[in-house]
Amino acid sequence: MEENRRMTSLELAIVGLVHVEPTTGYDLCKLFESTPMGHFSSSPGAVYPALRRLEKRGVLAGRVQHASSLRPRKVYSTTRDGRRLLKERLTAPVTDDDLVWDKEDLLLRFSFMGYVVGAAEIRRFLGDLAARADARVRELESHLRAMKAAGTPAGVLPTGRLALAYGTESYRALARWARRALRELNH
Amino acid sequence: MEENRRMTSLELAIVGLVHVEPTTGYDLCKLFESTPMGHFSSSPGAVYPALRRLEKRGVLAGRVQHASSLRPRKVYSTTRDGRRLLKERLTAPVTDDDLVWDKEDLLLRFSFMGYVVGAAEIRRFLGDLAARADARVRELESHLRAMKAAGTPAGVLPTGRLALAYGTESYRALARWARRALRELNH
DNA sequence: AATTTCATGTAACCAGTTACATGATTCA
DNA sequence: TGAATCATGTAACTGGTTACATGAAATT
Repeated sequence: MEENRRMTSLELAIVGLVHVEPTTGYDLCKLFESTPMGHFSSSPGAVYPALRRLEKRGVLAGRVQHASSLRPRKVYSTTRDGRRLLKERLTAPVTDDDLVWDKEDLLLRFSFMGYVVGAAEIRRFLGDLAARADARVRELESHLRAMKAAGTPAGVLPTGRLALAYGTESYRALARWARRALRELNH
Repeated sequence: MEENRRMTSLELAIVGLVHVEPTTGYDLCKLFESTPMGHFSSSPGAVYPALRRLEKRGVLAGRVQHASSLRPRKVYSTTRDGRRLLKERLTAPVTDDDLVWDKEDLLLRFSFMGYVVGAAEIRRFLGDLAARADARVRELESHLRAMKAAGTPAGVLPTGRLALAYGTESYRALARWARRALRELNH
């Protein structure tokens, strides 16, 4: 009965944002629906329960402001454990599984790194990411070749192959971006 | 109490694959774990219940082969209703929401189009997609400008901004791919 | 006076994940 | 003979979605 469940993307987004600046559930919701960060979430129905979970696990601590007032706000901030957990999560190695199943999670991790880890760590992350993306491109290219060799039945347009070509392109774009980001961080 | 729940991505993937060629749950599972199509799914625990749902809704029909044998296979194929539903789903307009929240779903739809709809429909889809991707690029660029203007606190590396730049790039890549695919379909 | 915004939540539902169960058949 | 593969499933858990509830404060 270990309490080491991996944070969901939504939880990571929340912890990251709260770490950058202590916030309330309401403000998180607003932020999610008004910025591209909203990619990871939605609506009170997900955010408030997540905040509670994180508080219960000791990752966040909420303190009520204006308790006496009729409209109290609960401002969350990260605990020491929470900050440790966040750092751990951000510096976890880039795995192929992440790249294939959780690309967005990788980008989310990266987006918080500036506030949490040093430049060396960030460069390592980008380098790994680029290398793995290259490998993924090669993998998909071999699938593509197999598909081309197999051909499509007469009268069927090759949209399946083109969709796969998009996948390949998207990893190429990821690798390109990672290298450009590396250069930019090196000035 | 209408029975018009939108198919999930997994259900769409299954219906599409079964439409291309009648298949069993087991073969779908194998296919999902051995090809990039596996991006949409996983494991028996999701596939078999999905097959049952789709059969109950009249989208697929399963017939048992080797019923007398000790190892029967249940081969699913699409019903007429299923094929209509599939076509409807594939030709639904490309919305901004799809682009932002369900890019993979769009690509999945596209990948089956070759077997289901005509060239004109496919071209329209790609044209719409490219146009909307362009719009999304402009939108994210304006967020990027805002972020650059706001700047990052001293000592904080601009990973947030770089992550957003990746988002922008990925939509640019999508638009580029859509136009290239269009050209290719036009010979 | 009416509407919108602030602010926090709950409850039902639903689909995917993980892990397990079953047992025949083929292969080493 | 023992392991891997064929083939189909179930059950518990979990987290997100949708929709609703509440009510004060600010805006129009």
